[in-house]
Amino acid sequence: MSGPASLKSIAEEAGVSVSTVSRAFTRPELIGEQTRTEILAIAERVGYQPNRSARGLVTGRTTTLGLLVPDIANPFFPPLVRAAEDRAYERGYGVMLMDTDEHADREKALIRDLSGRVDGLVLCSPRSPAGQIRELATQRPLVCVNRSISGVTSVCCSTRDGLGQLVQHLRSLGHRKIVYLAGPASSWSDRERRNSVRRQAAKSGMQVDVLGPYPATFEGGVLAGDAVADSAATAAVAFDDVVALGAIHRLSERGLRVPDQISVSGCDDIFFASMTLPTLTTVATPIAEAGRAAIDLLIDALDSPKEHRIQEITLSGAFVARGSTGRMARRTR
Amino acid sequence: MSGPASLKSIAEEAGVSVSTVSRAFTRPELIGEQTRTEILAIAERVGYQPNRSARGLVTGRTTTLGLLVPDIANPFFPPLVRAAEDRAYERGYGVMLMDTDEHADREKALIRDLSGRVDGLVLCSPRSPAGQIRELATQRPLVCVNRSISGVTSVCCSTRDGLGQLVQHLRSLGHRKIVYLAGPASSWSDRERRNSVRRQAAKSGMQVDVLGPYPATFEGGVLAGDAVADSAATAAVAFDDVVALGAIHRLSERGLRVPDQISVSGCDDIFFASMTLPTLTTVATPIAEAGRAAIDLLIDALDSPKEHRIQEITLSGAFVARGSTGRMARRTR
DNA sequence: CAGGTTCCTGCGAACGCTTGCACAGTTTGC
DNA sequence: GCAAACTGTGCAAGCGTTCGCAGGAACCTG
Repeated sequence: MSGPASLKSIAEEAGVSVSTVSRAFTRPELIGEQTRTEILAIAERVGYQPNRSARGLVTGRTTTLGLLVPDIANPFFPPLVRAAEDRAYERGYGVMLMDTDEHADREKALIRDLSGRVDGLVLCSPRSPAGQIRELATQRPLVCVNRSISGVTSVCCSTRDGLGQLVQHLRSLGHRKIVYLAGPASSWSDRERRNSVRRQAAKSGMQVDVLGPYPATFEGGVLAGDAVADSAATAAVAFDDVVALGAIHRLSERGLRVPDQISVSGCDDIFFASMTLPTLTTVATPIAEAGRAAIDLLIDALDSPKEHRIQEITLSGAFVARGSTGRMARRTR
Repeated sequence: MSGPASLKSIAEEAGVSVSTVSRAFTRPELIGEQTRTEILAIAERVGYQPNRSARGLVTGRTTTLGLLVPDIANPFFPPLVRAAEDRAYERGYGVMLMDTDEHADREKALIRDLSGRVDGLVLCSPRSPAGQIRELATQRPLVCVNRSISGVTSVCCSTRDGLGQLVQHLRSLGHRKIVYLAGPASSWSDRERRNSVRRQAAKSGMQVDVLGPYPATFEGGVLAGDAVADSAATAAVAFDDVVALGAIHRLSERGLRVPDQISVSGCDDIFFASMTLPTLTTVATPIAEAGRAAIDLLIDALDSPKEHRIQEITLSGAFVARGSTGRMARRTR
C-alpha cells in the first residue's frame, strides 16, 4: 500500500463502498453492526487517520480554533491558554495560538490570516476598536475574554468583589490613605479595577489617589514604587501582580520594608505571587476558568448555530491574603 | 455573491480561467504581468482568502506545525512558544500548541491526533522512549528541543559552560562545600546539569554533594531548602529557577538569610528570576533562540526534503550573577 | 400476499484548489 | 522564411471526504 490509509483502501479491503466506510466513522448508527466492527478493525490495524483537509473541504469545518493573546510570555496568560487548549482538545478541537504583541494592527493581520484556517476565534484582551470586533463577530463565531463589547459574546474576569474585600482588609489593618497604581489607560481591566477600589474606599471612608498610568511591566512597577515612596499613602493597590512586584522591589531598594512600613497588593494571582518574599496579597483572577468557558461558548455556538445567542459571562475573583500587606505603621521618611 | 470569494468567482469577474487565477498567487512568474495585477486587484477588493482545506487536499500540506510542550503554565516554556510562533508565522506557518502534561501516554496520543493536521512536529523535552521518537521521525519531519536522540534532529540548550562559570563564581566567593539540588531523574537536562557542576567542582577542588531528586516545582524547592539547611554546604546550585526559589523561600522561613548565610543559584533565567528578592543568580537558557532554531530546522526540512539531513544544534547559556549568591559566611546553626 | 416500512448499502456529485498537458500566438535562430 | 523555442493561457483530472438520493432486502401489517 502506498501512502497513508484512506477510506478507499479500507473500503477495498473490507469489500464495501467508500461511503460505508465513511459512515462507519461519522454516522455509526446508520450502518450494520457487523459491517461497522469489521471496518473499525481494519482501520485500527492500518492506523487510519482521516484526512482533515478533505473532510474540511466538504464540511467547511476545520475543527480548529484560533486563540489570540497579547503575549504568551506575560505570566497572566499561560493558565488561560493551558485550560483553553485542554478543553478544546477534550471536545475534539485543536487550537492555533498567536501573539498579537499587544498591537491592534498585528491583531488585525493575524485575525485575517487566521480566519481561513479556523472555525472560530477567542480573542483575549483584544486591542482592536469595538466596532471592528463587532463586525468580525458577525462573520464567524467569536468570543472575547476580558473585554466586554455589546453584541459580542464575552467572558470577563471581574475583580470587583475581590478588590472590595481587599480594600476592607486594608482598612481593618488601619490604612486610611491608599493609592491605586493604574495600568494601561486603554485597558478594560484597569478601568474596572480602578473603579472598584474607588467605590469601596469611598464606602469605607478611605482616601484613595490614583498614580500612573504605568506600563503593566516590572519596570512599570519600579516606577510606581518610586511614586508610592513619595506619596503619603500607607498602602498601594497595584493594577496587577507584576506591577506590584516591581513596586515592592523598588520600595525595598529604597529601604522601605514591605509590609512593615508599607503594604502593597497586586491583582491576578499569577504563578509567582505565592513564591515571592514577601508573598503577595492579591485578588485571584479565575483566568483558567475563563479560558475553559470561552472555548465552551465558542464550540457551543459552532455546534448549534441556530439556537446561539450572545452571552456575557462574568467570573469573579477572590481576595487572597498573603504577606505583602500588614498593619499600618507610621511612615518615617 | 454567496459565500466567501473563491478562485472561481475571481476568475469569472476577471474573465480568465480558474487555473490562471490560481497561478497568479502560487506561480506568479508564469502569467502575464497585466493579467496578474488585474487578478490581484480583484482578489484584494473582494478580500479573497484561499481555502486551506482545498489547497491542503491537493498539495498534501497544511502549512501548520505542531508544538508539544510539557506544560505551557511552566514559566520555562512561554518564551520558547512565543519565539517559535513568531518565527513560524514569519515563514508562513501556523502553530498548533498542545500540552502533554509531562505524561508519555498523553504525549503519544497527542502526537497521533496531531499528525494528521500538521506538516511537522516540534517536541519539547519529550518524555517518550527514544525508540518511539526515532520511529516517529522517520514518518514525518520532527525536531526535538532539549532532548538529544541519535538520528533525530534536535536543538538543545546547554548550560555546561554557564554552570562552570557559576561554580567558579561560587569558588571565588569562598565556597568550598556546595550541593546540587537535583531535578527529575528522567530529565535529560538534569543529567547534563549535574555532570557540569560535578566536573567544574572537581576541577576547582570543591566538594559537591547531590541532594534529591526533587520535583521541579516550588514545593520541590521547599523540600530541597530543608535539605540544604540540614547540610553543611554554604552554597546550593538548584536544578532550575523554580526549585531555587522554593529553596530560598524555605531557607528564609527557617531564618537563614540568602545570600548572607547561604548562597543559592538557579538555572534557566525565567521571567521572574530578576524580580525576586533577592534577585536570582542563575544560568540563562537561550530558550527563545531554541524555539526559533527548531522552527527553522523544521521548515527547512519541509521545504527541501531532499537535501535534508539530521542536525544536532547546541545553544549555550550564559552565567548571570545576581543577588542570591554572596561571599561565604560561617554557618551558625 | 400486496403494499408499506425500515434498515442497510452503493452511486455519484460536489467541495476549491493545483498541476500536467495541450495549444495558440509570438519571438528567436540560422 | 521556416522550424524551433518560448510565453501565456485554458482544459480537465484528481486530491479524500461527505451526503443526498436511490434501491434492494427483510420485515411488518391487515
